[in-house]
Amino acid sequence: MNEQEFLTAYDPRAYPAVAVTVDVVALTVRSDALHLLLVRRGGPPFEGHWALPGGFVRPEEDLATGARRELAEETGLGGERLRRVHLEQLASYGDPDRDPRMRIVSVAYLAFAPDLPDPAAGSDADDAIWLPVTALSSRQLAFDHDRIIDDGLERARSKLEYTPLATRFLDTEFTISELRAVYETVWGHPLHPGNFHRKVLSVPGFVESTGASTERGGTRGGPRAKLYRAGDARLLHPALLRPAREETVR
Amino acid sequence: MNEQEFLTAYDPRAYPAVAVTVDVVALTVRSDALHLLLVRRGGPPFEGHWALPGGFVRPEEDLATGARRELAEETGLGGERLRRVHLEQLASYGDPDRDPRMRIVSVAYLAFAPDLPDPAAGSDADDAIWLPVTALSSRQLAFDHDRIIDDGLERARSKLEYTPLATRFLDTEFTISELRAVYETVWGHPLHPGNFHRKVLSVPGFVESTGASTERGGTRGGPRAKLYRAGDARLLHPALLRPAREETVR
DNA sequence: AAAATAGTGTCTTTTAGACAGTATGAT
DNA sequence: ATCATACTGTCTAAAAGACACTATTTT
Repeated sequence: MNEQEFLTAYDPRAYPAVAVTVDVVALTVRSDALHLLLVRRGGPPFEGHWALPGGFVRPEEDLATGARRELAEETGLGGERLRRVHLEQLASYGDPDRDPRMRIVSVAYLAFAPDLPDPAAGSDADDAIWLPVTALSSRQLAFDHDRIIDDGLERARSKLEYTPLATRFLDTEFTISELRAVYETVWGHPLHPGNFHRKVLSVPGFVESTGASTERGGTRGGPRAKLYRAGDARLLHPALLRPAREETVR
Repeated sequence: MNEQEFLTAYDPRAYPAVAVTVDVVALTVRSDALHLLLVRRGGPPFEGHWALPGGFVRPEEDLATGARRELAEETGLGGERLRRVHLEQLASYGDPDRDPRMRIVSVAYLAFAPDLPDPAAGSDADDAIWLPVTALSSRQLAFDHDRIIDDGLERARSKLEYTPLATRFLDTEFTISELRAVYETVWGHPLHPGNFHRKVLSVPGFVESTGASTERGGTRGGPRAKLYRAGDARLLHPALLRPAREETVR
């Protein structure tokens, strides 16, 4: 039997079943720290461990719909609030032994959300939390979710460079300082306020003025800031690049 | 039954089976045109149509291994030649009706290969070809493969900007002109030879000199060119950016 | 000889980044 | 009054891009 005959004879139903799940790396910025949505597993395997929100894809829904549904279920979000969440496919994970029960291929999605109500405020308290990503290292996560999260965080950092998606972490109207806080939080280092300000305004379509200003200055003083909303650009030209760190290059 | 109970009760084996396949968008540059590997389908659905090489993931292999296996099967490649092919995950496609037979989620991979022998040179002639991507518009491809190819081409164009992967389209030793030809072919427009030359040499770790030169000048004259091999950089800093086209930005 | 190509020099424009400075408003 | 903040001005360095030019090799 050569390769060709093998392929022709290959019947997937003759093999042990494969299941497809979606998992969501949902990020938000609250009180100047990047937070990640995690749920506590209610049954084996990894019972009691924290895991990404996710679950089996239903027969009639496409992958992105499944991811948005899982996100809605765990956050209690719906309607316009849910629609404003940015959702993009991250990657798929399918190592044969990543789930001890059976072969499961997971399609991971990445979500950017403005600061949301605590999941605990909903019906089932304590089974879903927004955890600061700095607290992740001390947690034992289920499956290969630590790797998925790493990939998601790196994608998020990179997306802020060449897309205007940082605005998706904010309300529809925001100040340049709030936008800078998103960059500083996701990238994990401070930026020069003056240069950032000028740079954002100089990129065509990144933000547009609402004409309004904040009601009050900052909590520690300062003039009222002008308000902006997201512009119509889908890519930033020129991009806002992170300074190159030697380790990431080689 | 609330959402939580539904999830707990949800058993994937109670639903119609889902199958997982890998499909490969394999690109190569031959005679200054970007080519794509396609195979002719030998059975329904889409019998006789061209499609991406791919197939069901086997139980014991991970996704990347499956993709490399499919590539090897269709190109007849193996050993060192196969190992030099760059392979990365592209995206997954899982619309419920993308395959008329059953629910199939396909994990697509993107491959960059140096100019390879024609698949027809192998055992089964005429069932696999390298097709110039300019000829794609006139073909009716199977499934949603046209969309996968679009995504793959855009990913390839973008990868040349900030990674040194253009070298993967060439042999281990190459000239700056050959490297420029890869960029021009993938991006689809000419570059300034002098500026490109200086730019490539100025990016740390992009290429390193072999000390040698070509045996002869170009076919239409000119001095012998120095030979280079890929350097140790995994990212280009600063990047080689395509000029921003207004359409892609908004 | 003519033409094409490899590689370098130089100048201009754009962008990034450092730093200073002014005006505003909270405490 | 003090201090943090919102912005703007200015200068320097890095990078991108246009253009010119020399040397080398093929036909």
